[in-house]
Amino acid sequence: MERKTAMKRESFYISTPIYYVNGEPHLGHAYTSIVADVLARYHRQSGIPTFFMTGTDEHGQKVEEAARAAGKTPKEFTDGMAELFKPLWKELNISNDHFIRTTDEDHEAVVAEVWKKMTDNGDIYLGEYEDFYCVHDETFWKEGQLLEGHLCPNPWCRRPVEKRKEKSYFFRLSKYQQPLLDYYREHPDFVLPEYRMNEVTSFVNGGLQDLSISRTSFSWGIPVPGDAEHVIYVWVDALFNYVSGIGYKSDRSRYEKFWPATVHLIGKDILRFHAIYWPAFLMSVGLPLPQHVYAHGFWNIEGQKMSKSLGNWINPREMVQTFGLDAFRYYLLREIPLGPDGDFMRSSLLNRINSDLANDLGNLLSRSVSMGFKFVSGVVPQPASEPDNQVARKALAVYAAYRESMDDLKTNKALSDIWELVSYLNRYIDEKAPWVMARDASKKRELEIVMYNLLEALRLISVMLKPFMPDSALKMLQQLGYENPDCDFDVAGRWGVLSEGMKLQKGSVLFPRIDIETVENKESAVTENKNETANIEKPAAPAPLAVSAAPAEKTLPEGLIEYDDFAKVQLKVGLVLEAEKVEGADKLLKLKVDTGEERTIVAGIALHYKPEQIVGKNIIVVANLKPRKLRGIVSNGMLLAATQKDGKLAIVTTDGPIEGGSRVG
RNA sequence: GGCGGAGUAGCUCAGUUGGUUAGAGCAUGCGGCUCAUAUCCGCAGUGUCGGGGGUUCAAGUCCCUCCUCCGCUACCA
Repeated sequence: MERKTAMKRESFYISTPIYYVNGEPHLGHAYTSIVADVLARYHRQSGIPTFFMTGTDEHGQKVEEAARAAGKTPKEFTDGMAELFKPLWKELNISNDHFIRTTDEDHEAVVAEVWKKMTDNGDIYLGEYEDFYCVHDETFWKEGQLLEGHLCPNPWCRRPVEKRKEKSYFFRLSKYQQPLLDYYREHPDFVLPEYRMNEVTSFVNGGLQDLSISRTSFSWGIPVPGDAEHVIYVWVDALFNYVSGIGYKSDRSRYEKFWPATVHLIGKDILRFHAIYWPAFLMSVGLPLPQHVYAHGFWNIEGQKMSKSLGNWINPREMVQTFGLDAFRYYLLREIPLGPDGDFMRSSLLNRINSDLANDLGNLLSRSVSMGFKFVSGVVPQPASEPDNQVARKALAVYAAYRESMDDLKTNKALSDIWELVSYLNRYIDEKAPWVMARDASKKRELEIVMYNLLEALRLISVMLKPFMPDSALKMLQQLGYENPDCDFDVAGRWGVLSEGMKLQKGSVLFPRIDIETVENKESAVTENKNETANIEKPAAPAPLAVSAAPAEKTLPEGLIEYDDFAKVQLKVGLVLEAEKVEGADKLLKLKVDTGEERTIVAGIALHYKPEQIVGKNIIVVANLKPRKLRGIVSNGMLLAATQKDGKLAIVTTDGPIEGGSRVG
């Protein structure tokens, strides 16, 4: 973000996405909320009116189904789920000013109202959405996806489907293609980081189609005004939380103060909704657009994607119990910049805690306070008469860098700025060797000044750390003798705030060093607790323990796979019965193939084979590949072909005739 | 296939508009201090800055090409 932008901020409104309540909160949710919290706390400390909102997204078919499965009404179900998120945010010290639920009455009223506005502006029209329903699979398919004879394209089903023409309301998204592109050009920092802006622009450049924004297949949602058959598409519903939640209808003065939002913090997976649909909706309703949409990355776990099936789920609550809240918050913000993906590694977490927090910062505080008691009677000594000294200059330079980093939302840079001062102070102590001065009465005054510099610099560090580690920062300030500290930057962002005579306090170790044994003991304690605390509400799969210390037992040389992996691929011989060019596509042939059963395959070989050249040939088909729609036609499998360096292509076939459907492998 | 990004010390990365012996943190080795959470400080390194070619007095930094990885996207499957 440009420095200029940052300087202009008169208010700061930051949002997280509202989290969909079909699952338990995990590391990803916690990360977004913690980042938003840090930024919100920072801006409050800067004296800027701040509003920080998070909440839950509670409508939609999945919730309706999950509720039914749990034997509850949707409302009962979502009430329970919302109560799962709120206490976690408390535990993580999330300082949101409001928690919105899309089932809130005034939210629903806002959505109905904006729907009407979009209708009045001619941006919503009733159209038809032709669907084919497979009763067995309970799935809707589009015409182009079906197999010949209107059969379900699921290879394990292939039953006849029913035609279901559904009426649906559409939003004229196509109309906003150019306005969006214009807006992006005028506001190149609308989407952050920059490379995400490029992605969005190129997507919109590729053309936008009108968006189906109502459903009749389920009822758990906000009804379309004037047409109770339909409920409003969840994303229309969900996105407007950002204005309803600050009082678009219920609290106009708050709304006026904070809208447009400063930044919507989101995960990269929902960028399209926030960077394309959302601004188009707002343009249609005639509301100003948010200043920034910031898409952050995902956390991998020990190099692998986080997934339930891998069992590497990270439960934030367990992290907090094992390592402490502030250490956890610190790690998430320090380890990676806000934007790219990160890797959550146990070893790097322990490393950060032991090196940065325990050895560098914790020990610095500890040795400083201890010297305070030994050498200057446990009170803040008199500062130097001339405040211009190297420590003050260094501290203020770091402070300035920190402010700039934070204003630019570079949280990890801000933390490394702070640590520059931390290690500077450790060096300062070594150079000055206060324990030597203490033996020499003539050095008394010099010793006092060194001690003052140390304590005051530590105070400034605490103030800078407060958005990241609110509890630890306060503990630090307490030990430094600063009772009832004022941390607002206009008061605290200066040199010389600690005053002579303030009484230091001995405190407990701020960040204990962690050794592996301790961690393992704690972890087993957490596991035992879990039986008591878990399953308050929902049928969640038992969450696996923290991060597994032991990676896979055996690792294969790079690039090799197990036989089992290969065996998943089902190869069959296919006899090509018919072939024709796909209309409107240069490279695609549509093949009808006998692989024991008849199936349609779309292959990108039209530049190399004419339809008649391939009919009657045996091909090798990957038979259990997930069906995929190409140019409106569902392809059930893929044929094998070899490509030469220069692009020449030849299909793989059998040596002599063999029955279609024969297994290959 | 198209567009974009990345490939720098064992690991994670920083390197602004091309300009002195290429940096930080962690890990490793040696030395020092004792106020401190066996913590801290100092020193030592190792790098053909992905490969090749080019522009320039001068390139990690610009241009071309190739390789590998990642993101988005598509008439890849």
